[in-house]
Amino acid sequence: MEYKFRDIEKKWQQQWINTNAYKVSNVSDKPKFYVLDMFPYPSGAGLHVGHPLGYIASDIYSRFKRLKGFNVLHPMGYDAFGLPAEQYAIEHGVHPAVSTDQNINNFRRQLDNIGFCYDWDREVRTCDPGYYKWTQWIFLQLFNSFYNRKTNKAEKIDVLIASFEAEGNATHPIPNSQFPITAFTATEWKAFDEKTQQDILMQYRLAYCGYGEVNWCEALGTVLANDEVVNGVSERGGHPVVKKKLRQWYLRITEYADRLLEGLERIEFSESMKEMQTNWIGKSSGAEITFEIKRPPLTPPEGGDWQAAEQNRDNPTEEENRLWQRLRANQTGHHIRRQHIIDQYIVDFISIDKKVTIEVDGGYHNDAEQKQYDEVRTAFLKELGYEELRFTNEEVRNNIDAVVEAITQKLNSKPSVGQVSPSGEDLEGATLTVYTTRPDTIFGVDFMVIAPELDLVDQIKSAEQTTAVDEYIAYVKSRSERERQAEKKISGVFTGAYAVNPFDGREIPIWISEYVLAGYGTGAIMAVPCGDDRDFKFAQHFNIPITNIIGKHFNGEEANATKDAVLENSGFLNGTPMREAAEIVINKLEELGIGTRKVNFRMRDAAFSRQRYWGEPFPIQWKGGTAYPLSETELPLLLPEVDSYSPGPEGEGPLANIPEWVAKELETNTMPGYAGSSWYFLRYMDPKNEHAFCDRTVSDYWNQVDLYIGGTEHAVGHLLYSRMWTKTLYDLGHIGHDEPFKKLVNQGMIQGASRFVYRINGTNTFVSKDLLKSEEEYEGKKLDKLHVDVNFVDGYELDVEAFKKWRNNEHANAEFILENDKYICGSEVEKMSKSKFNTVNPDDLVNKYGADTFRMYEMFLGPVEISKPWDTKGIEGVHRFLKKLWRLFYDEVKGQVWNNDKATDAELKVLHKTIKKIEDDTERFSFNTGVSTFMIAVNELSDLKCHKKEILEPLLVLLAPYAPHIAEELYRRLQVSPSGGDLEGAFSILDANFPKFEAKYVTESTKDYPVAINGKTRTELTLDLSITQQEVEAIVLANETVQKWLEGKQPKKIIYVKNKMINVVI
RNA sequence: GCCCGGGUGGCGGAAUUGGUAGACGCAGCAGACUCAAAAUCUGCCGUUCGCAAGGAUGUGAAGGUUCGAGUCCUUUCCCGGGCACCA
Repeated sequence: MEYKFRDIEKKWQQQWINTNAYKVSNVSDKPKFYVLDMFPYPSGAGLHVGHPLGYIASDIYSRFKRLKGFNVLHPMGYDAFGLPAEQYAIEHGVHPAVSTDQNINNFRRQLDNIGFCYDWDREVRTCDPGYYKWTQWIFLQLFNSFYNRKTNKAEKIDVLIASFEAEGNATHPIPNSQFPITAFTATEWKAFDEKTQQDILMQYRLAYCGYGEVNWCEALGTVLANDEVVNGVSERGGHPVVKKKLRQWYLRITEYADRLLEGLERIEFSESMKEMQTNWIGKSSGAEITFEIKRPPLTPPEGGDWQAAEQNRDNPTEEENRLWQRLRANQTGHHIRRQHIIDQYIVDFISIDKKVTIEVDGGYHNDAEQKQYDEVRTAFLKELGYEELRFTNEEVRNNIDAVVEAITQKLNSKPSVGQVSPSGEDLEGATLTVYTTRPDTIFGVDFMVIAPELDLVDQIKSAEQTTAVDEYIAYVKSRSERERQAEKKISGVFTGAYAVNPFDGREIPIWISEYVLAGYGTGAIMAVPCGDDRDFKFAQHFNIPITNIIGKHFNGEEANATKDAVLENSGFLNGTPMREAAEIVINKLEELGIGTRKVNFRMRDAAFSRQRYWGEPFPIQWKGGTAYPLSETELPLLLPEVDSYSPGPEGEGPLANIPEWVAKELETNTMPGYAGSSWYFLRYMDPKNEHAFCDRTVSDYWNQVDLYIGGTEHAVGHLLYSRMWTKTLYDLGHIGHDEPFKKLVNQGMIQGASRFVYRINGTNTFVSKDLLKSEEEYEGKKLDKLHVDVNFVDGYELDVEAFKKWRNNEHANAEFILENDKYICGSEVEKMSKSKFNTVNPDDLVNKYGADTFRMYEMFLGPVEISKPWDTKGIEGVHRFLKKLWRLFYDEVKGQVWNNDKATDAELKVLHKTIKKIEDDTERFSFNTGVSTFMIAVNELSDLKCHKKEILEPLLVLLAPYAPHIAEELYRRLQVSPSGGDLEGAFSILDANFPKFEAKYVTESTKDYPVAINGKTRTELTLDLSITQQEVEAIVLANETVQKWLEGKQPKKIIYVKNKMINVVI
């Protein structure tokens, strides 16, 4: 009777469905255990052998816990919204819902092959309205909440409004210090119009709207991710990419920064994972310091009475003021500032982002001299790319609405040219604010570096440096943030302006360089070259003199970031240890009102919208530029059908092309991929609930995910967002725990083992690998190295006939130069991907060897958390093991060989050794050594010719989590045979009890000790475990081998470590 | 560039707490069974010197700590993941 895995696996999979074997109840006396796999995106390429790695690990663990008496929740579902489906729709015209559905079906079919114990009644799909209704609902919770810094948790926005009505915002200052309105009283709050009130509330909401830059590719008509932009052009097609500012939703995750850090102490993530999250959050403390800027002198234009013109402009008119009140604070949806210097001119108003200037002409513009001046000026500005709008005082006085409307329309119609930092009104008497973690080094500041995209640059650049600065900015605009950070080449330009050190009045040159990013801190740093490596290299490169404030700690060769120095060249700080100086400086700064103590986070608020179709619509309606939430009863807001997946007229999402949608003033952005995946683990608990995202009693029962398995690629994305959502839901009282995942196990990637063939360039002749001296040429002729499908390479040997037929007989006429009648391929380890022809489909392997073999082999490959290349060859060994196991029960010739004989001590020792090791290994996720242990056990039992039920039955229970089908078959056979009976009626192994380890069967009284001389093992001695040091010494010294090495000398020392080893030191 | 991993035979890996490096499996070699093949079974299998006994050497590289280092420390090289619109 042979091992017919196909029949066995099919039979039990069906039987398990029939008996609802994997159904999980929310009510149980057993302790609960929640095992979760990271939410898969159902890609069109289907599963390759890398995908199920984590699923098999979690499946084994779930089954193990069930055997241990737990009520185990182990669900699966699909993160079904996402870009690939939309991209596929654009390319093939198939609706994303349709292709996603197909992909899911295929995904499911492939998963079912492998025999997982998922409770499929709990499946969820993020694109299902029954699911995204609750994603929208949670979004509304975020929108209708603010972070109360006093109670340190999220609270209803109503609480904030009540507080405003009672006492203004004294208790809850606006989080955004750049917002035009800073403080208001209760009376003022009540006097604000609705729009102003809503604008203010938006500054507090946990989900809020703002403006952010995106990579805009006009040719592709889409926004691109950073990694889709290479060298300033799109990866697909190489089209130019520009920065575009669009309205975006954000989540105020920064408010949770401290709690996200604190929570790490209460969860079992690997240290490296915690470190990554900690670094991402990037908490630092230091000071924000404001430096005055010494302005570059204005130089007069050619001809004209520029002085008079300047003077006129220095005193804003009544009309200018009135217009300003309508333009300030983004009321037009655009950031506008007034009295802005461009080169040697000052314009009344400007949108730097759109390169539009606005002039309000008073009477004095009628005199001839002024006219000439204006013409020169207009021409000059035009040259720089500015478009000028002019209005008369009368227009502003009599019909200001029309003026504002005209300005808004003009601004809407123009493309965005770059980032504008929302840095308040105008910057007259300009200052530069930097954030530093080392205020103690204030006297060592030799230059400043500011992000090139800051508006301030335009304002402070000198006439001489204008060209260089503008050229550099143009260069930086073409660079992605990633490229800027990764650039090794030092680059930058002096702005021509100087900041003034407040303590010694030293003038510090201000530079711009791409390595400073606008989004981090204030977008400006004070550079201390003697103490910071990058600053040092920058100073060296541009020959900026370096001030040494740390004496002998700085050798002039490289920077030294020490905090142990005593300060020199540091004015009033001379002689002060650095560690004390920071405090002194901060106090002094605060005293002078030019700086504040500041805790800074590297983490930014999370961008929460996409200009895409295939995502959750926001339950938001815009009325007169103000966002209003839909009511809960209007959920779900269904994703409508669209004719085209191209973006809206201003780069908005495709929803902007639907007239009815736009007419209802509904939000045209959709939510990003991580919306649905930030809370799915809660929905699995109560997947069909129509009245709540998850019933509170149910979430209280299942509580945290006890074990979460997934890749490190989610370290700082999904794993932070879902932690934040959980905390918000907890704060608002919807769930009872504030950390979603108790324990995280990371799974490594399975890489592809690519195979290559070598074709002589320009011919159809392929040369076998080992005949080549190099991969580039063969007998003086150049070679083409081509990927070949690994599925027709056996190890390294190419199946030549299969290769000829590959891809429609593409190589039908190929000729081969063979070695020993074989074609040997080259190899490389690469990412597993269709384009590299190195994917291996689990379906094929399951078909050939069975699910149990496949499961065990995936585990056998190596530790689950380590990346390793796939090698199909090795699967044979695992398959042989299962066949060998089968032969302990049934023989091909003799039939049943298992019996009810009493087990011997040796057999019991094998069993209990195995129980202990499997229990330990499974518990610590060392599944590869677990598989080895089974192999050793079966080898040993085969050697002992042990066919005893007493030994084999518990062994099957141990094996059941790893190879459930064969274990179930044999386990039930042990129950009904030899008397015969109904296998299906027998008791299932799924609910067996995990065998109990008993130490008495494995205790040893002796140990084979390695005996080392000076640390090198020379011989072995079998000694009683109870032996003493003295006895050991006597026996060791009497040993022949030891005596030989001693050469008559006395040993200095004999080290004896019980149960470990003996070392004789000579 | 920054942050986090990883590097052990021909290959995947083992060595759980600083204590016999290479368990288990693949590939390879030799043999048994067989008309033959498959399947199965037995033996060998890091490198090197040696007939052997036995020795030397060996965990990416270079140093160090220790009676003893794959494991701890310092420096360094290579590979993989992440860096905020892939999921």
